[in-house]
Amino acid sequence: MPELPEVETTRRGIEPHLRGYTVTAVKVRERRLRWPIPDDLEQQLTGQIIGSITRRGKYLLLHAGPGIVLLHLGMSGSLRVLPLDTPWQKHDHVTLDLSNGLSLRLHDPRRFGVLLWLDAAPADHPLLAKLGPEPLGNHFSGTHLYEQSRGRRVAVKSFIMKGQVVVGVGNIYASEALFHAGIDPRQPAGQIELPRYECLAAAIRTILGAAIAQGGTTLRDFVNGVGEPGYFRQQLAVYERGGEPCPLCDTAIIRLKIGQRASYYCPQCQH
DNA sequence: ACTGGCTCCTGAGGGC
DNA sequence: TGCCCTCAGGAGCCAG
Repeated sequence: MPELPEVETTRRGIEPHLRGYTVTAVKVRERRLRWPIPDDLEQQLTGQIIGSITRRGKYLLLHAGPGIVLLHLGMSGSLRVLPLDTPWQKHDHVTLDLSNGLSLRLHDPRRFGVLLWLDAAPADHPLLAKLGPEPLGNHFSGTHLYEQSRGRRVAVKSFIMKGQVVVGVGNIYASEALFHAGIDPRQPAGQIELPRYECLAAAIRTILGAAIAQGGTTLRDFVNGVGEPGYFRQQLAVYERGGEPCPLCDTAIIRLKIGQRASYYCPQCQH
């Protein structure tokens, strides 16, 4: 479900309610996520003070005393700050009770999410070590995309969705960014030249930034840390608009599968 | 080293 | 109403 804007929206929503407070209890109802929640989570985390909450790609890192809670929301996960002792809902899996009378709850129907306890440097963790640059940071550029793509035949849409290339670009924003850059999502990544990658990098930054400013995109069930949806959906130009007119030229938007994922583009505007 | 395909899981929606 | 199919904001893992 969530891509970078939704994860960042969640981070911003929950941090003020967590930072500086102590974890008074850890309650786990379901350990079977993508990988099992570690057996010692309760012991490690209880009594720790939450420090900052940071984000790396689509991962959230809750800094808690000597360790870090590593979270990923998968396709259907969400985090909510709730009053203490709010009844469990279906697919609520974990609750962290806090010293301020609130609790943080993880909800994830499909259970593709991740919750791990890290006690070493997070940059060394296998899930984080090979990630590419942050799209809104200083190390991401058209040059980076150009250099990474030389010799590669994979479709450019699949290419920009790879976390080793650039983090945080998921299925919605990949289609949107390619539309704004005027690039056909099926183009082999290695055949695109530098000026077009400069344009694409700029489009990725613009789209992700605008989506964050709108609190992310809610298609079905995304809510931020305090239960509100995101409002970027109405600004999506092509995603889930197969058959509708292109906002630039009125040509019907095409839907097709690229790398098993639904993709949308305008055959007139994107080449 | 790259590539495409499969996989985990639940729920919603459409066709018959 | 029920059954079967497809599809869904991710991404690790595996052969070839």
